[in-house]
Amino acid sequence: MRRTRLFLSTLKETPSEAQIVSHRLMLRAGLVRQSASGIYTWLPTGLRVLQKIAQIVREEQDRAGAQEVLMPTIQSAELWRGSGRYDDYGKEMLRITDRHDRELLYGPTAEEVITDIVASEISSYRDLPKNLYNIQWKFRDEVRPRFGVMRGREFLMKDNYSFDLDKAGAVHSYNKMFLAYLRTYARMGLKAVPMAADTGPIGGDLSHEFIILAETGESAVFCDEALLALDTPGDDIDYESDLQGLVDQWTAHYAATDEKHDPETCDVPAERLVTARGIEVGHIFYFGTKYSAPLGATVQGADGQQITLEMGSYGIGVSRLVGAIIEASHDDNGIIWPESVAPWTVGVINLKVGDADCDATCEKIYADLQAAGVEVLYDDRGERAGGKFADMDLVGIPWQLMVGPRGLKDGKIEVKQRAGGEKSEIALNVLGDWIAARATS
RNA sequence: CGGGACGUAGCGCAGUCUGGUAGCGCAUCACACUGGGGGUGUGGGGGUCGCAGGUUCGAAUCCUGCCGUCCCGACCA
Repeated sequence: MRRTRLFLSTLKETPSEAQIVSHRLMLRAGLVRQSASGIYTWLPTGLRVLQKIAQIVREEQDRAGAQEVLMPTIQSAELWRGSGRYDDYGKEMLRITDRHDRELLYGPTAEEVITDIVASEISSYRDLPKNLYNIQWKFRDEVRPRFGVMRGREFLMKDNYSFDLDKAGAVHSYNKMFLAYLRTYARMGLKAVPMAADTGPIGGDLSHEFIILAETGESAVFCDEALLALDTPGDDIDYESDLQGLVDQWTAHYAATDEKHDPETCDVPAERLVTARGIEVGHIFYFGTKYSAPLGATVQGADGQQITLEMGSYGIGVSRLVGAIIEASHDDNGIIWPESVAPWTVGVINLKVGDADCDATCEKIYADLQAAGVEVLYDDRGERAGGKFADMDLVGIPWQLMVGPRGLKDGKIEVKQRAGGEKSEIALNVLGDWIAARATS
């Protein structure tokens, strides 16, 4: 993408409503603009990041055997009356009336919709298990939206739902998601801590929150340092094998948020107890027949009897992750994206627009990077001497190539890595290798 | 939902107390000079001062109501 064509406006000063660092940087780097309280427009750069995060989530869901669907944002009140939640959910649910006075709602979650679909479409035990997910906008009318996209009212969530014949099957489905979540966060450069959790209004008796560590996180987190040293499952993980041992490795260690942490009863030795701050970015539940029973989600078993399905649900706050990653990875100059979610991998900076050598070299590098499939932002604006560098840093481009007359005289350009800020020179005649390395990584 | 604050150009702010028809920095536009880390100079453009009433010869400024936004607490992907 050429900078001159990109819709991007960065801010030198911080809008006064933004209090936390991720919100400030998202506004300053031109990722989002607020439309109403807790509701945001995603601008091109921010949308690229959001979509990259969604894609990682999608790949790990698919790998773990879940299938993608897309459910509506607007749901019928009738469906929610069926589960008894229409009256229970409270003011967080945005209720809508259409022209025929039918009651609708903007979905805060989708247990009812998916259970209704499964109830009507699946009738044999032979069609189970199933795990369906979607990545869809949700709306929860929070009393007090804040922290930008970290606690918006409208947010993008990956939510999925597993359907099994019995509890053992449901726990296996739960374990798949548990491990898939660890992989998902790790791919975004995040350290995630799974933590036993209350099940809240969704109900059930097995639940974990996934908290990622960030200095500016909302809540304090206490855990055994052994937990942080565990290896994330590799991409060769066999999700059909017995996963319980693997999951137990993670759940065996102590982990608690400040509400639950009690120094009196915590049995972790002081020297191993890690105190950090964290942000909740995922939550998984096993809740049995809480929805399948009232909504009639049953199948016929081998013996001819009807079996009520055992269910679980699993959520990842996709839009929240954008803010969470920034909280976990930034410096005074701006965002430091992990390469896996960066809006562009490489930035090309033309230090002297109008200089024939600089222009031609930049155009060639830009074309070569594109041909190699490397996502590149080419700063071809040529305005102030400093502003363009600053934008690359603010927006968090992982690799920055600086092309100027001084270096070209010696056949060199400068390479800067955003994380750490190391600079080095690279000769033009070996730049092809450098590009090839970016293409394969 | 309880407590607090704010709303003046895209962003950050001054002006409000003490009423006289709007200003500063950044951004933006033009030109020139520049170019190796938030350029320099000169000259421009942009605001029914959140909205609606009221008081007054005159309201950004005083009064009333409404709307919006943020912060602290109780609640959450």
